[in-house]
Amino acid sequence: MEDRNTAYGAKSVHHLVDNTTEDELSDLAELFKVFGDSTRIRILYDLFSGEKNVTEICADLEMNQSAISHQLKLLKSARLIRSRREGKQMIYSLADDHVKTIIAMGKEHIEE
Amino acid sequence: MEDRNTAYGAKSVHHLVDNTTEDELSDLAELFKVFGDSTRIRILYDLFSGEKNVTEICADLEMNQSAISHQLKLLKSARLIRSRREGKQMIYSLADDHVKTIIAMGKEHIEE
DNA sequence: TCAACGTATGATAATATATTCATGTGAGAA
DNA sequence: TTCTCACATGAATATATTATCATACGTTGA
Repeated sequence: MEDRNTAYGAKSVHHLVDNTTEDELSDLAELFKVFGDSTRIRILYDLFSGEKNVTEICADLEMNQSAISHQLKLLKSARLIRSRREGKQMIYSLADDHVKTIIAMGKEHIEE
Repeated sequence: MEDRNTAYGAKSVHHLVDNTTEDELSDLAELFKVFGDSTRIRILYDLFSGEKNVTEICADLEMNQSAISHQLKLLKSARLIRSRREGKQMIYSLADDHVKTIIAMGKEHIEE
């Protein structure tokens, strides 16, 4: 990729000024994509009430374990949840408060 | 749909307590899905600097008009943007501040 | 060591989504 | 009117995504 003094510099015809911003927007889309699925949102919401293992999440959402694990993996790679092993179980929890905040903002938009 | 004193009442085995919440989560997923696409995020961001017509947006994003129009339609049906006609042109703008807030929250998560 | 439990993962099939192409529609100018 | 510009839209194609199935992995207890 080219550096900041080339076609994508501050004087670019594009209003999306530089690569950094473009990349950020791309990352943002990736992030919101993770929130943009019912199963994943339900998992996140399920974890609002505290950490849970995979089996519990499956029970709460009434979905099979494989589907849940696949989605947990996605959520984790987006750093929205954390996990730790406890014996045979994996305990999942929300990574930070951003998750709650972002969901709250979304709710506000919907509820107006 | 059933009322709150049936299988989905407060004592449900589900932790996602009632239908209302399930529906809300579903709506939330729908909303975030709209943010979860590079083209749409770039359109929104493009409108941060003020209202624009379709041709301007196409130029800014370097994308063809049909693709942009299709995405504008989606953004509008999610009530994230508004439009008004001005002669031959359609002028698009952000619907409200939630858009900026939600994107700002997403940014915060990414930047930590 | 082996069996069983809890979880992860690869492959597949079904479905959803985005872009393009062709064309249609509304508004103003000639 | 008719032409042209700005935009919208339906259909088709390409690509991405999700759930399921089968199976593999890691841990504990027998």
